[in-house]
Amino acid sequence: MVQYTTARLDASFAALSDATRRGILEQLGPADASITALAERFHMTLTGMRKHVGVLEHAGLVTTVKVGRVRTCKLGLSGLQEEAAWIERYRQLWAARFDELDNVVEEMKRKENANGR
Amino acid sequence: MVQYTTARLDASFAALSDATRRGILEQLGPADASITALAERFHMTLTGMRKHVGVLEHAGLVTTVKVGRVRTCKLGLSGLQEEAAWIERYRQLWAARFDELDNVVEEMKRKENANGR
DNA sequence: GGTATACTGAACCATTCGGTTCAGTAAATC
DNA sequence: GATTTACTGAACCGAATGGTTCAGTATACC
Repeated sequence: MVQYTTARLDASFAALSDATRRGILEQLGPADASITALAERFHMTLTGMRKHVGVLEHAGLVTTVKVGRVRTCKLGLSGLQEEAAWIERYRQLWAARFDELDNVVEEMKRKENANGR
Repeated sequence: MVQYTTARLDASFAALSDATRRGILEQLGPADASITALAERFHMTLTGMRKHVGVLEHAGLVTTVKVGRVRTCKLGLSGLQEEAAWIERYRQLWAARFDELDNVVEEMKRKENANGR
């Protein structure tokens, strides 16, 4: 049972509204990374990158651990469940208003199956 | 074939990051509404509400028509397809990293079926 | 012990955001 | 034609954003 908390949705949608931060999430998909590595990858100062990571952390999308002098960033445990659920609910409202667009829902189902798991 | 445009995702995630705007979308699900009606519902000036609606319009989530002196707002045609797709892709990255959490994906499928259409 | 590395915190800056007020304009009503 | 209604645009405001620099601190390495 997923329950929406306003603050949570605010924070995570805000976190996702920046292309750099979406890029960071994709980067952390295949492998963890340090602040330095991310800063280089996105051509930004350490301080700037630290702020982005902070925003993602605050939204629960990323977690970090500092070992020695290196802070390692990895995908957070939340996994965007609430956000996906919220969007899905909106899609239902929308579908109810535009019945002729059922094929969109159909395509979602098709994709869901294509994941094959 | 859904393709991501950075600007589009920026605009719509930013639009969704505000509780009032998410509320407006839910309000417009069951029925269209005027600026005045929405402003009253959310205890805000007309000008303030007009700005929120403008943000949602810019993100393609809402469309408006002005007939006489009344501007009517309704859900936009976009229906958050790209946003759902982006999140789903992220969820796949995430799932690949945390295989033990398959049950979350299972729950998504279950919900998808529960929609019954 | 000295130096390089990785990060942090404070301060600053320009821009955007969420909201307001106030002074219009245009349409509907009496 | 006068009044009310519905919205609009400009201007303003304080707070938050996305970035920087600069001066630390703490760890790793020679």
